[in-house]
Amino acid sequence: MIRTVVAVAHTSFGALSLGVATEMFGYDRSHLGLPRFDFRLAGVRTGELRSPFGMVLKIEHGLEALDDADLVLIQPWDDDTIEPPEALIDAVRRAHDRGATLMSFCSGAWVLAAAGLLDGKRATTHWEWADRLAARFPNVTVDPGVLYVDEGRILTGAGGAAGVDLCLHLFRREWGARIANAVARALVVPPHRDGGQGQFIVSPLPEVGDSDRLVDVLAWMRENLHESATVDQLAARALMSPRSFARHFRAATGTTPRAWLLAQRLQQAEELLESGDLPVEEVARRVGFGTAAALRDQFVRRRGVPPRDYRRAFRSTVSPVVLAETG
DNA sequence: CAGCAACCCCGCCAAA
DNA sequence: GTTTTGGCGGGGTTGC
Repeated sequence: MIRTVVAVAHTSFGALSLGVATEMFGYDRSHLGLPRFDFRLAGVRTGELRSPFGMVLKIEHGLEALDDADLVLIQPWDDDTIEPPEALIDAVRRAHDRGATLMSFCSGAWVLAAAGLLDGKRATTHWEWADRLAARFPNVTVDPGVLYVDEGRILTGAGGAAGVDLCLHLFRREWGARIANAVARALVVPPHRDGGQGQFIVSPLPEVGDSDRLVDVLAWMRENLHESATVDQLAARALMSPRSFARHFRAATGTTPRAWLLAQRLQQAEELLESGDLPVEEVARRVGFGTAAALRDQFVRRRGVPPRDYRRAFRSTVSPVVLAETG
């Protein structure tokens, strides 16, 4: 149960990460089905923090605020030549021992690592920090090529806008795909970027011009998930050789045709499971799995639970308002 | 749940 | 010289 959320800023603050935190947990989005969070901003000490651009942040809560937090948002750490203060490390460890969930943005992973909470775990951080983090904390498996890593009660996000993806992932995990999608729609961002998607996406939106062919095929794929088109067929549809299609596809989406299709299928399956009473067999058929077993297999692998459990967990919590697709 | 056939994907390389 | 293309090999994954 996540109700009390505390963001921890350090010796400076980044407007983007802090903005993501306030946007996601500060505003009342109970009309979308989220709980109303008790959101607070804490610091190592109270008082003023300055960003490099003249913004001034007034910190009203000290680290004691972490002691009743269900979710702690670790803001980026500023300087890898400075060790996080003992008081901060203690507070973070206490929160973890108490059962709170900890989430780091960008270089905030440094604080979690310094507290020893990432030992033996996978984690990510901003790609510019990945080498330093891995060198300083050899017990941490640093993966700079993903948007976020979910280790249960500890989640680490990559840099910059990946904080958005991390939060949407948490919403999806805790409250289901429909609510996460509704929040994404409210923020006018794409509903779901898979955690494993690389940070180095050359061009998120394919450039116009000669890749129109690819754009058309992507649209077709999205609308025809139930068609089990092979890469060869898709390439033919795009008027390219399979090899070139694969390359253009990766440049445009950051992933491969099969992985992309699978992610889309699972996402759509989630929505059908949450919002309808269709038998799992029928859900599988509609989103392009030949058999329910195939859907179940992938569902367990990527989401950790079988479709039936997923449906049981999320269907009852959804408020039926809100989600008119015209939104 | 294992096994298998089909398919995918990426590095490599030569050609355009 | 640089960039793009497309065919190939074969290790990996998926579907049934």
